[in-house]
This record gives sequence, C-alpha cells and structure tokens, in this order.
Amino acid sequence: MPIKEAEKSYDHDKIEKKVQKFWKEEETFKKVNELREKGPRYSFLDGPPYCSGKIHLGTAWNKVIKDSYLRYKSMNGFSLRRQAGWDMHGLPIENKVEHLMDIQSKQDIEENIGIAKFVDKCREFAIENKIAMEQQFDQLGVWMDWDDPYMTLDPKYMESSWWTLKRANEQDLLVNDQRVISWCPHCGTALAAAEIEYEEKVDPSIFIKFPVTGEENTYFLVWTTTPWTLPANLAICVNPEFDYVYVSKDGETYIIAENLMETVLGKQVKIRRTKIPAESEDEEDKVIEEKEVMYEVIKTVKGEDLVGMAYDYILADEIPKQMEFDSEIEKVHTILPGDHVELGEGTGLVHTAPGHGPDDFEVGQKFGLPIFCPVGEDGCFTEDAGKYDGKFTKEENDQIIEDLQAKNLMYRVETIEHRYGVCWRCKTPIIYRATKQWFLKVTDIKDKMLDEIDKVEWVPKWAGEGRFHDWVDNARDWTISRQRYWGIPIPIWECPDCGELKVIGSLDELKQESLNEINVSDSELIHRPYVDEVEVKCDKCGATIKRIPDVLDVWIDSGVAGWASLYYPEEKEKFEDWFPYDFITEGHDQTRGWFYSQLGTGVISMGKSPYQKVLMHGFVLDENGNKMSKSLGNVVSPEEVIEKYGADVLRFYLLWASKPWDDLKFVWDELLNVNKMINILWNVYVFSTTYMSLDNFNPNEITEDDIILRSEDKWIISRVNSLVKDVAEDLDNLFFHKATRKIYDFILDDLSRWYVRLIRGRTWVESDDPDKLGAYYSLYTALVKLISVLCPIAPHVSEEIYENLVKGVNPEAPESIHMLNWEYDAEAIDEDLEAKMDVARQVIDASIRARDMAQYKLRWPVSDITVVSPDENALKAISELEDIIKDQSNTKEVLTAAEFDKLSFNAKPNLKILGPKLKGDMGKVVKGLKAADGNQIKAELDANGTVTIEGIELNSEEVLFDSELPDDFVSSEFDGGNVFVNTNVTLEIRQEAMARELIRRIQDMRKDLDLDVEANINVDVETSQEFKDLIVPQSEVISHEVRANSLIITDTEECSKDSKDYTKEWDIEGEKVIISIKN
RNA sequence: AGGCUAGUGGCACAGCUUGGUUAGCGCGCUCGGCUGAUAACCGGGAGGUCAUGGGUUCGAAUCCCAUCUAGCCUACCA
Repeated sequence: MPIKEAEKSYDHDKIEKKVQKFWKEEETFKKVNELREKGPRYSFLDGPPYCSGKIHLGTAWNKVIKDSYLRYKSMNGFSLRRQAGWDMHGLPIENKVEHLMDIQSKQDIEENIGIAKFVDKCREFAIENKIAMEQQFDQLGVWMDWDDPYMTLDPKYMESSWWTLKRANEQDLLVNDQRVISWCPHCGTALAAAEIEYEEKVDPSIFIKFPVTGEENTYFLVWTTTPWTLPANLAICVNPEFDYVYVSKDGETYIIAENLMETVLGKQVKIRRTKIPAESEDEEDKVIEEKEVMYEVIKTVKGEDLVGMAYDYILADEIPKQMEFDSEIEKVHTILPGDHVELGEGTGLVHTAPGHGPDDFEVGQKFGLPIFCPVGEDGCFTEDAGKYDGKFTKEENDQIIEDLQAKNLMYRVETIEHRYGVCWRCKTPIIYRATKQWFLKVTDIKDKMLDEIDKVEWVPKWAGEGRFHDWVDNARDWTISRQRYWGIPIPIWECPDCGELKVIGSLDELKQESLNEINVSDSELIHRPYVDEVEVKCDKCGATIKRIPDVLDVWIDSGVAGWASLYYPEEKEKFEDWFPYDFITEGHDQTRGWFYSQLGTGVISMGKSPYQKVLMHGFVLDENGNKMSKSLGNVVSPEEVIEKYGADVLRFYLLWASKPWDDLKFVWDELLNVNKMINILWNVYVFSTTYMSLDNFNPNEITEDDIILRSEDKWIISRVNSLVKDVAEDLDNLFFHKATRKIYDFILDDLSRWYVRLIRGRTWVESDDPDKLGAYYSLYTALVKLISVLCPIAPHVSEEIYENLVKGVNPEAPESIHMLNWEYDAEAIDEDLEAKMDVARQVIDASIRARDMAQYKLRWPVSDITVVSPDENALKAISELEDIIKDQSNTKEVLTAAEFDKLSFNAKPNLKILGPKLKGDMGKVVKGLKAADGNQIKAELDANGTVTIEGIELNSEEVLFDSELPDDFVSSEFDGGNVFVNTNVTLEIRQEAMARELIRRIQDMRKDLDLDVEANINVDVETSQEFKDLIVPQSEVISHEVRANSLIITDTEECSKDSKDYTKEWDIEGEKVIISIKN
C-alpha cells in the first residue's frame, strides 16, 4: 500500500475522534501495556481527583502531565501501572446532596431522610460524577486504566484504611482527646487544618472593660473580635514580662499594656497651636501653645504584678453557670500569665475562653480552669449560656455588645476587616469549639516525616525543602474524626464501661468479631449506617460494645491510596511489585493535602514515604493572573478549548506555556501559536504526501543505491536525531516546557522554514531521480522521527500521521505509534554539520536582507556574493555548503575572503592627532590625502606602517579611512562577518531574471485555473521584439518550470490567439506581455 | 506576622545556576516584499530605567541586602 495523499487541512475534531475510536476498537492501550509487561517497572500513583463532576483546566493540566510523561516512559520500555483514582467520599458530596434533597440540617438527615438513604444518594452522586469526569479525561486523550480504577468507596480499598488506623493504634498514635478544634457549624463537624480556607471578613472589634474586683471604677481593658466567646470567658491573660499602666481618664481607671496605650486610648497629650499675627513687620508672629492632657498615667507595673488579681465577670447576670465556676474554682475570673500574649494588636490583656481557642485551652488546662464551651455542634448556644440559650453564636454578637453597653462596660465598638477561616466547602465561618475528637499524633512522628521528606526527590527543589518542610514542621496533631455520614467509618469500637478500644483492621475481622448476623453486601456493611449496627464484645470486660459514630477525614481516604489501591494487606503480590511509588505529581495546593496525608499515613503504616519523586506543578490562572473561579466568571473549561482547537493543541499548550512548577496564565492568543505549529506540521505532512503519493514513494523499497543524500538531507536527519536525544533529556528531567519548545522550534524553523524550503526544487523533478528520492527519504525520515517525539504530548495527530506514513507502507509496523521504542540514531548526529548549517543559514539570511534593502528582487539572480569573515571555520562551512547558499541566495558564485577587496577607501587625516602636531602644514596634508588614492595609502600603511604625503610622514594612527562600497554592491552583516552582494545586471542575468518574471506569472495563472500540480499546459506569449529576445534563450527553462508542452513566443504583430484560452495581460518591467495558457 | 515563588517592550516568555559584545524569541503593531506549503513565508522599523533603592565588582538582568507589588501556603489575628 502506498502513502496516501493527506487531507488538505488539519481538522482536529475529525482526526481526534477517529484516532480515539481506533484506540477503543483495537484496545490499543491494553496492547501497549502488554507489550511492555516484561520491561522494568516504573510505578506511578494517580492523585485521585475529587468527584465533583467537572474537570477544569488545572485538572486537565495535571492529567496531561501524567499522561505525556507515562507515554514517554512506556516508549522507553517501562512496564507501567496507570490506574486512575477517584476520591469519592466526604463533605463536598454530602453538601451537594443536601442541596439536591433540600436538606437543612443533620437532624433532617438522621430523623427524616434516614442515614441509609442519604448515604445511598451520596454514592449514586459520586458515581455519576465519576462517569462524567471520565469522559472529559477521555476526550483529552488521557490513557489510564479507566475500567479498573481505585475508588475510595470500594470496600476493599476502605478496609486498607482501617488497617492503617489499626497500625496507628498499635503504635499509640491514635488518641481520643478533648481539644479545641476548628468546627463548621453548618456541617456540624470537626475540620482539619487542610479543610479551612481563608477569606476577608468584617467582624466586630470591641474593647471591653472588665471591672477589677474591689477597686471602684477600675477596669482591665480587653480586646476581642469574637464577642460571642465572652459567655465562655474564664480568665484574662497578661504577659508577665510586659509593662502595664494604670491610666486615669474621664474619671475611670484602665489597665492596659504600656506599649499599646496610645494606640488604643489616643495621644496622651494634645497640643493646640494658635497663631497670633504680628502687629508690625518688625515682630514675628506669635504662637501660643496650649497643651491638653487627655489622660494621666497613674502608675506602671509589670505583667506579673497583675497576675492573681480578680475581676468581676461581665455577664454574671446573663450566665448563671459562670458564677458557679467563680465560686468553685479559684483561678476562674482572675489574671493569668501567658507567654502567648503579644503586643501586635489589642490591649496586651487577652480574653481567655478555654472552650473556644487552642491557646486558651492550653492555659485552661495549665491552671485547672474548666473547659467551658456553651456552644453546640450546630453553632448555637446551649443551656449553659443562660440568656443566650438557643441563639446562633455569631448572630448573637450584637446582643452581647448591647448587653455590655447597657452595663457601661464597653469602652469602644468598631469593626475590623481581616482574614478569617471558613469551611472549605460550605464557606461558613468556622468557630473554635472544645470537643472530644480522635487524633493521629502527628507530633510524635514528625521527625520521622521530616527525615522522609529529605529522602524524596522534589521537583522543583524548593517544593520539598521550603514549602513542604515548613508545613510538616508546624503540623499539629491531625483531627481525623468527622461527625458525618458519607465517609469511611472509623473502625473503633469503644467500651462505655471500661474504656477499652477495639480497632478493626479488615472486613473479615469485622465479620468474625460481629455478634450480629450480617446479611448485607460488603459495600453496605462497610458504610454507615450498617456498620453502626455491628456490635462486638469488649476484650477486657466482655461487654457488648458499639462503634463510635464518626467517619474519617477524607484526607485519610486518599492518603492511604498507595497501598489501599493495591488492596494491601489483604492482597500482597501487587503491593510487593509496585510499592513504593517512583513518581507522583500534583498541584502546589497538595502540599498540605495529598503530599502530607500520604506521608503521614505512610510513615504510620509502612514507616516510610510512599513516594520517591514528586513533581509539584502550578495552577492555571486566567490571563490577568487571577485564579479562575466561578464567582469571577473567568473560568475557561477544557471542553471549550478542545472544541475550538482540539485536545492535542491544548495538551501541547499546557506543557509549553510555562515551567511546570510555575503558575500558568491561560491566554487564548498563545494557544493560537500552538495551533499554528500543529497546522504547519500538518502542512509539511500534506506537502510530503502530495509528492510522495504522486511518485508512489515507498521508503521500504529504497536502497542506498537509489538515493543521493545532499548535505541538507544529512543535516535534517542529524537535526531530528538530536531532537530525539535532547527531548529525552528534558522529559527525564520533567522539563516539559523545554521539550515542547524544542519540538516547536524544530517544526517551525528547521523542518518547515528551512528544510522544506531547501528541497522544494527537487520535488519538481520528474522520474525516479536519486536526488529527488534522497529528499523524499530524508523528509520521510525526519517526519517519522518527529511524530515519534511528539506522540507522548500530542498523541492524536501523531497517530494519524503514523497510520498513513508508516503503517501505510509497512504492514509489519507496530499498529500504533505508541508502541514504538524511543530511539535515536547516534551515528546520524553530526554536530559539526549542524553548526555549519547555522552559518550557511545566516549567510543566506544576510544576503537576502541585503538584496531586500537594495530592492533587488530575490527572483533575479546575481553573479556573485562574497562572504567575508575572519573565522576560518565559518569560511570552511560556507564552501562546504556552497550549493545551498548558491541556490537560496540565487547567486551564480559564492566567494569567500578574510577581507573584501572590492571596498574602496578614502583616506582622511585624524584631526585630533595631526592638528596639534602639524599646525600650519595641516592644509597640505588634507589636500594631499583627498587627492591621493585611498586604497594605495591603505596598502602602503598596511605594508610599511607609514606613508608620506606632501613630504610629511604619517603613521597608521594618523590616517583614518572611510570605506565605500562600489555602486554595484550591497552588504549586510551576519554573526560571523559580512556578506557582499554583487548586483550588477549583465545581459545573461537580465535574461534569466525576465524568465523568472515570466515563470512567476504563468504559475500564477496555473493557480488561477486550479490546475493539478502535475498537469501539463501549452503556453503562448506575445510581447515586444525586445522582450522576446530576452526570454527566447530561456525557453527551455521556462517550459520545464511551468510544465509546458509547448511554449510559443511571438512579437505582438504576429499574434493570433484562441479566445477560449486563459489569457492575461501583464506588465513586466515596463513591457507589455500577454500570456495565454491551455491545458 | 512568617514562609515560598515571581516581577524583563502592549501581551506571553527566555536569559539568572557559572556576572562579560549591542538583553533575546514569539505574538501584536507598523512599513515593505514574496506568491504552486499560501489560514504559509521573507525583510525593515518602532517599542525595554530588566519592579525600586543600595551594595560587591573593572563590569550586574544575573551575586548580596533592603523596600515595594502580586500569587500561593501557613499562623494560637485572642
């Protein structure tokens, strides 16, 4: 089968659909994997995207990096595991389902809908979303094992996470503790640090007067932005090191940190200046200064002097519970020392509510304060809050302020704009609550985690060394319990009587331990609510015990993917083959997410990091550098791009536009560049197939004897092999931007703009000319190599070209381009030749530039050009590639020289030196130099170092030269020297030039007629006697170039033409020329 | 408040590791050319205080310090 002529234009939609259909029907992905089965393993783990239903450009980028890299690895012979992963549990889905089912609260779920139904809905929703996203990835041409993915809702996956918790418990890393944690009042659950986002929020900023017990009109000034925590206030902290002042103002005394006094109370002394104009000019204006003291400092004490003082609780009437504490516990409502108190904001006296702040909690524990938290899981005050019972915390801010104002305990009320934490999904501002939660004691394994980070190879380096290291270093214990429904149930059964824990590590274990009969599927059994019903026996006291009701933080779900996706430890074989992973890659948001959760659970389960190399990639931003978000309305969807330009263009663009670890500004105009590149590749392909199919070219039937390879042929073959080599290096380093930019430059510069241009003439030759076949062969080789480099990145268009170019002529060829090995021919690389070609190109560019500036048409030949360069290697390159230069510069001869001897020089005196030296004799020398032949003077100076003018000896410093080009020359610079073009038009040149002019017009007319490239024509030309004489000697050339069977050139008078022929009248260099053609 | 990253013509980027001609490329703009790859190509031109300020050096886009701006991450912003 021969090479087929390609479709004239690049239709991405048609090609990509066709290729994807081919992959599906032929199960190409599977076959490629089988092909590499025996190769060395390269293990990769897909970070599971959350099943939100829609992928965005960031997700697309992520998968494109993975896909391109893995396709490359596969071509290098590695056996891969390309299992897709899906993150399918968690609050985001619960929130969406709540929305769909119009659910308002947890109570709704538990009492009206039922957990079973709610969980079912969540499962259904997650699976629907997964399917939708699969299609989107598929459209991108991402090759992953979509049929056998790992899913966090898979019971076999989930039991692995149970095992991890069991491991944690064995190492005493699993603890239940009362602590103050972040809490989402809407979702009614604890949140981990990773689940909190920050937004600008406006909150009250109030200064409260806490009356000092037993001292009339004396107050501690305290600042807070959360009035709703005041009902839980149990103490005030001061820093024992700081100085505090007693200030008397408006009849009251305030205690405040000295450094913050003026910030809060204002300037202590105000100065008013009154100017009294002077009465006469001799006197100066009088200024009267009046000092007004706003308040007075009575005394200064150290913070530690305040410690132990008591204050009257400010909401004593509203909250009876508070007064119980007051009477029972000594430290309640007193001043306590705290090193955490700083002077950045506030008053230096910190309102302390152990139930509402992590620091406060610690202080409370230290001094034996009760952990008083009169707020329920819905964010509403409880009975303990007395007057405020049942009200939502944040909404009660105003009421509390009002109550305090009524008691005259408010010093000042303002608002403040600051960043405040919100729930990552429902955007509700979080509150701090003291609750009992389950924790992984990350603080105990932190050192090990930090060690492991150092062993991992990070790309870029700062991702691990800076960012991630910092995050882990600052990590607190990980709150893993969630008071929700759709998640992995925490496998802890706790005995209410003796407190004994039983942590179940697998489904089998659960079934064995269960006291109930189990008659539901594994998938149901391992989810709520079924697992809640399973009762087991307490190992210690024998009591029948139930599971704690919480589910796991979803970050655990994905954190355990390394072994859970391999069903370890229930299954061992695959685990041993693939764990730990050679490579993972995710966005920089995953520093605190997946990179962290895997490392934590990995150290707990395996004692090491599950990954060995990490590429941390950037974010896709809009063209202004802003994050794409629905609220800004600047989101560009991958589908939109694919529809306009296709998946290959998008894929290439994503890897080309920025360094992988930098953020990527998505700019539509830039996409056009890539689109253009692919179009040009396609044009080269069309160009190739047009001639190759015409000549029935079959590369497999060519032997060395059939072809002649010119320098440019060897050059392009060398270049393409260099490309393969260089791109491999870049891809190995994960420098996708460098790899794609090299490919881009190769297609545009080397292949299209240079090589195709060089060989254009040769493709016009008919018959099996070895020179033409040499061009075909080289072009073919270059194209096939090129697509094999391109195919990991733009897999569709490469496959399409491969199908025709390779499979079309070789039935034995692998059935997909993705089955090729990544190879290059080191022997074919000739760096010396590549360097020489660079010189030749520059010379040609320079000569064209020179002609262009002189408005000497390139179409007209010149008799010679002279390349002048001091660099011998450059001159050598030029003579070696002389034919190319001749052809492309349209010159009959290429001369080289170290110096251009046709330059004429005019000598002139160096006035700066000669002026002072000669004085009166200057005139003579000026005249003499002007009259003399500059060239002669230069020669003499070069030879002797001196020259004598009018009897005066001058040295080379004293004479300057202007160089002058002869009229017939134009010149232009290139990197290594100058090119001089001889533009003298001889008769011969004029003849050839006019022939070219004529040819150009006939070609133009052929095009008008839309003739086939190979069609023959008959041409009549009528023109003046003079013009006829110029072109007749060129008849043969003209006929050949325009494929004319006959060419009749006549004087105007003799003319008689057939009116049916296509006839056009032209003006060529002032001559009237009438051309008729017929085919 | 701390950490990380970045700031180079209108736009998007390279160069910075290892200091050294006239800071480079593409797009865009503009003027001109070419015409059998033509939705292509070639040439000329305008357009840059390399964020700012210091320092080191014979010499700084590049190294150092400080500042500003932006993005991200973090924080016990009470």
